[in-house]
Amino acid sequence: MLDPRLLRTRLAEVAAHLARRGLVLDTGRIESLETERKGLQMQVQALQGERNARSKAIGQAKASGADIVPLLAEVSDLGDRLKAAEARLDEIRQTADAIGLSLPNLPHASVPDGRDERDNREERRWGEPPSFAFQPRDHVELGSLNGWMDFDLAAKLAGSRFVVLSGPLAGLHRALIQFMLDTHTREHGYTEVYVPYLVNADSLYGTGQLPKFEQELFKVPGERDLYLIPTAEVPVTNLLRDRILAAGELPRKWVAHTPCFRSEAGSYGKDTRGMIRQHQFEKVELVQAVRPEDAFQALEDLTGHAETILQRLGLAYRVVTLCAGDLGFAACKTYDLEVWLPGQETYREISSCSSFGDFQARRLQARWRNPDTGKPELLHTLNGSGLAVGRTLVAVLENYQDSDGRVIVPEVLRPYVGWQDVLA
RNA sequence: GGAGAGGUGGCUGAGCGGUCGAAAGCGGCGGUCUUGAAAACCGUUGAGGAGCAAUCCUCCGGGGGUUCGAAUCCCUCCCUCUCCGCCA
Repeated sequence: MLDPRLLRTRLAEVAAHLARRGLVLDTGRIESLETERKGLQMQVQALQGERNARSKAIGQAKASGADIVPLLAEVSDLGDRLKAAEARLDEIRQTADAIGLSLPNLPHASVPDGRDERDNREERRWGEPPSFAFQPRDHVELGSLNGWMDFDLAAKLAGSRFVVLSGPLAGLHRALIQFMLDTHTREHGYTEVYVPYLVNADSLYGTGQLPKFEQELFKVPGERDLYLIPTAEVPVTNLLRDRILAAGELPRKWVAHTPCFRSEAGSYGKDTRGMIRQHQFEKVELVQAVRPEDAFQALEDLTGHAETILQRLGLAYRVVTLCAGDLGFAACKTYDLEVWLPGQETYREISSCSSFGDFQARRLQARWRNPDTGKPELLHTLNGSGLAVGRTLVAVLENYQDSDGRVIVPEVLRPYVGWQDVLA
């Protein structure tokens, strides 16, 4: 959520920033709502004040034994007037809140202009895409050739966009998770957390998935109405909800491995082959909560932590800054890491590292006590994949294949798979 | 699934329908004392909003109701805890 004060006092500026996302703000409507709100609120507060004063007087009169009947007559219609004014104010508030919740975050000044992924800015490349003396297979071929990956079987169990992994590949998948968690906890200072995979609506409002993106979630119907998490970002960031942290507790750095569930409602026909876009996938997620002044550096650090995994695995990748038009709803700045996939002969997203400013913190009421002011102030939150496990598995298969369709195990993973050098 | 208890400020925890944004303790901050620290003592300390300001308004799990007036009474929903049953 944007700072409501910004919307009131610097509406034109906000509109200009949002225009970079390709969003046209109806400033006239917002201004007239605001004018109406202000008038009504002052009216309501005046009536409330009058009610309080008169009620207090009645209490005092009663205590001193005076006759309160005439006093009661004076306030006879006050309640009704107040109730009517409150109802109108409530209506305006709801409309204004709905608009507020629907507005995305403002892009950071360092974010390039642009409409979609074609306008993203490449920052750097790491590693060389491997060259093969043969026609490299994609992960689907490699998986089925070895009998490790079965989409038909998964379709029987659950439908499209699921997979069954078996044997050494299932083991490698697990090894990747372990390797990522170990690296982030031992070397990058993150605390591992295990969290619920089902969350309530409040949590999804907090991180910005609701109310706008309900169609991308799997809802579990029942008396409780829970949702399967689309990313660990939701439960982990919500650890901060309605809390005031002491300055000494910052920065908080959490890492969590969870499955992620996405309906992929808007992507029919996109990436239908293989494991790239699934309804269920594993991800190791990095989440940080920092002081506002540290957020910019924290994004660089967090992105670096994700990059470390790719580097240790020896996978070529590039880093791109998302342009304003491609930015996610809650983010003010995002770096995507894209790994080289020989099967597609292209770089594909494997991690997305974002800074949210105080956008999520405001919805979450996630605060810290600033020792300089003594006041609770909003935190800044960040998160990034470190990494998407399914896509990392794809990358390892395709980059480490030989001409016979065998797969070499990257060295850093060997301790996790019984020291095999070839997957078998 | 059955029975019961409870949700109050950063935390613990009091609170007859009226002067209660709320006792007390802890914690925090400031001070006295001390070479310094601890202890002790004194003072101070909830959050959000409107307004240039004086000041005013809202908030005691959420929502609704009764009342001139609700933390306190009623309804409803949510959550937590304890015991019994079942169970990975």
